[in-house]
Amino acid sequence: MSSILAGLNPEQLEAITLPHQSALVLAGAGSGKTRVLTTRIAHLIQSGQVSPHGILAVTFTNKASKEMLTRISTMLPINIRGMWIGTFHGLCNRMLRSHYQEAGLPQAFQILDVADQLAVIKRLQKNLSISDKDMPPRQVQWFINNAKEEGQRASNVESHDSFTRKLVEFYQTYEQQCNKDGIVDFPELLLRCYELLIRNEVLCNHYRERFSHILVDEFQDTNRLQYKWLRILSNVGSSTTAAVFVVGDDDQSIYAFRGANTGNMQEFEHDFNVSKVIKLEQNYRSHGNILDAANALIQHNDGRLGKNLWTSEGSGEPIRVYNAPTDFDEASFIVEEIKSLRDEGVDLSQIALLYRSNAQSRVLEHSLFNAALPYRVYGGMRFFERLEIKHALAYLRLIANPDDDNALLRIINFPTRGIGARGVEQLQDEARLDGSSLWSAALKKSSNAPIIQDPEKAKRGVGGFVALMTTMRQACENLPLPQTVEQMLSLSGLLGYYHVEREGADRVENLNELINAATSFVHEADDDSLTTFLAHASLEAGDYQTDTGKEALQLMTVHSAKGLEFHSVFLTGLEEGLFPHENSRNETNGQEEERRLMYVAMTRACRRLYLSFSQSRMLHGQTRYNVPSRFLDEIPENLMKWLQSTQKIDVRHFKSSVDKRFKNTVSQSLGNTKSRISGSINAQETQWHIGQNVAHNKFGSGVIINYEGQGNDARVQVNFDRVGMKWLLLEYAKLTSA
DNA sequence: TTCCTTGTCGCCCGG
DNA sequence: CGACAAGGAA
Repeated sequence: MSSILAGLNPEQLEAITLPHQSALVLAGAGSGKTRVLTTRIAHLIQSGQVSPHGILAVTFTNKASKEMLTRISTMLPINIRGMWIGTFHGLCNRMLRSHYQEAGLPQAFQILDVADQLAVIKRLQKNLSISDKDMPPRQVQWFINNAKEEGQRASNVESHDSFTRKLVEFYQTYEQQCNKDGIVDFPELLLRCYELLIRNEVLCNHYRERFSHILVDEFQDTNRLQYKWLRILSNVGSSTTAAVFVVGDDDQSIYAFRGANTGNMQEFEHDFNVSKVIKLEQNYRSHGNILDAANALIQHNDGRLGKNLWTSEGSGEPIRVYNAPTDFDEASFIVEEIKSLRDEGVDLSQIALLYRSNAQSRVLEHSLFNAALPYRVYGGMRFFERLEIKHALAYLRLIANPDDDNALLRIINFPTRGIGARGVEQLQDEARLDGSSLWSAALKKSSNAPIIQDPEKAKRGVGGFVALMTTMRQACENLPLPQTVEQMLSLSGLLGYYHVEREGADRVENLNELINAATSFVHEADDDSLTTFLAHASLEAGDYQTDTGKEALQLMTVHSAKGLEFHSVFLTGLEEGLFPHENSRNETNGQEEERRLMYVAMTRACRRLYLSFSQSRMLHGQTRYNVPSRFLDEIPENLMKWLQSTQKIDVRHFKSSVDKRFKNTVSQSLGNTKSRISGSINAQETQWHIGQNVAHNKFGSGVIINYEGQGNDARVQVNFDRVGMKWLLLEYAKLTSA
């Protein structure tokens, strides 16, 4: 009678109704994994085995946890707000906020995203006079994060060579700096939380008693630290251990680069005394040919837990393969196919263009744009990572906590108010001397300064900055969050700055979108404080794209496609060096990880799958010639249908021996004048255009490479053979066509 | 101090 | 190719 259990297959049903014990569910792609997880939670609550209070469910992405919450709330009429469902990072943040004192953190501790973290590292290196040649900041970041994800503090890291010793030493210093500033990077959220549970037995027992059921999604993606966190929290081995229900697929493990360890699955079976592994192998997503191809591919991997997807549907269409001469041609081919799919009645939003790396999207976007096909690009630059948003957030952070040095450094001279590198340095010296924050130093400096009468001058310099922040804090006091954001945007001058800035319209739009983000945050969260909003901004880099839900093609990397499905999938750039990625050659089991990535990509398709590769491709600013991906050889020939190009060859795509200088400037001009198609200037009844050879009676001959302005103000940039670049006013320069 | 040009270096994935 | 830092000119 229980309606939530209707229509499940025997394996799904078994997993959902399993009694209070730890279990491992091997769930293949499209086998109803999320349904099993959410239905189990609903079933546990509905049958009275546990209250919503006693459940802890962990996912990897915000998207997945949102999905889980929505599905549960449609099954059960309960308040889902109090439930502990979220990402590892989100849940650890929640715990650390509740017990910040025990964790040794300030109440309003800030979370650093990757870019913030890199900035802190760079700043620290500068202070310590460490050259970024000796110690590349990115490598340092990688080192620190890796150590943390293994659960290691600086004192735990073994170092056998002098370079590692230097890294460890820096790790230590970095830690001290973070503690001093009250900031926490992503892996620190987990490590801090883990250490809190280890050290504080009372607290740990409190949570152990509370959570009798722990459920984990995408378990194959857990790293060592996450595994240890789960083990502590579940109190495995004791008489009161929680039932830990993990769902995963070793074939879809694609996050080894960030410490994911499939070994956790085998270890879990052992450590948690798993008596039975349930396999979900029936696929409800794809037609047979697609599954057969994916199965054939993944069989080339060793050490799999073993699983074979099958479907009760027919074999469907063959897999379409296309061999393109150039990346440009590959894109045009895709455009043509999309048009005919659209004519067949397939929704554009049901078509995905997948690629290995974000850089590949540009060529595709270009073709789609020219064909007037609407598309949406996922990933890449996220909302909260945008420069203008970062600036706005820095103002907010400084409102929340005046002593946030990192926030202060970001915006003390943005928009510019006459505080240069020199002035900042003075403040830093002052702060170091007093052992105070930069804000205190600024306050001290401005209070000693003479009072300036001129109101315009008073807005400048350190004094102006102090006055600004003081006004802003006063204005925002007791104001609801969205209004605080609004006040900050106008008072800070950010809106004004981008308003007059050329190409600033998008940024103004984004800044206004931040008010919307704050508004919806206030509606959704039960704690609507500024601090919580800031944490939210760091943890959820944000799919705050304005045109969500619009009928548009979906462009994304294979990684971000995990968990999704589409009617038709175009898997592009199947070339050696790109997919498998060349970096994977040097990584242990790199090729197997790439193959799993390929497997994930293929199994996104429900009905139609296109595989394409190109003989040449623009990469790193130069044309590269690649051979087809080895993965194509691993798919049985009888499942594939090789397509021929039906297009006329477009002369523009011929490689010509055009001067490189000229080619560069053409794309440059396109980039600078988005709305304009051609780059020509009409001045004094003479047509000048980019790329034109000209002569000047003093500078000699050259080529027009850029222009700006109109009428009397029209200027051209000319690259002269003898004297190089010059900007010239057309009215006076007396150029002649050569 | 600020803006603009030039040069260098990286270019894969998420919270 | 594009982001970003460094360096030079106003």
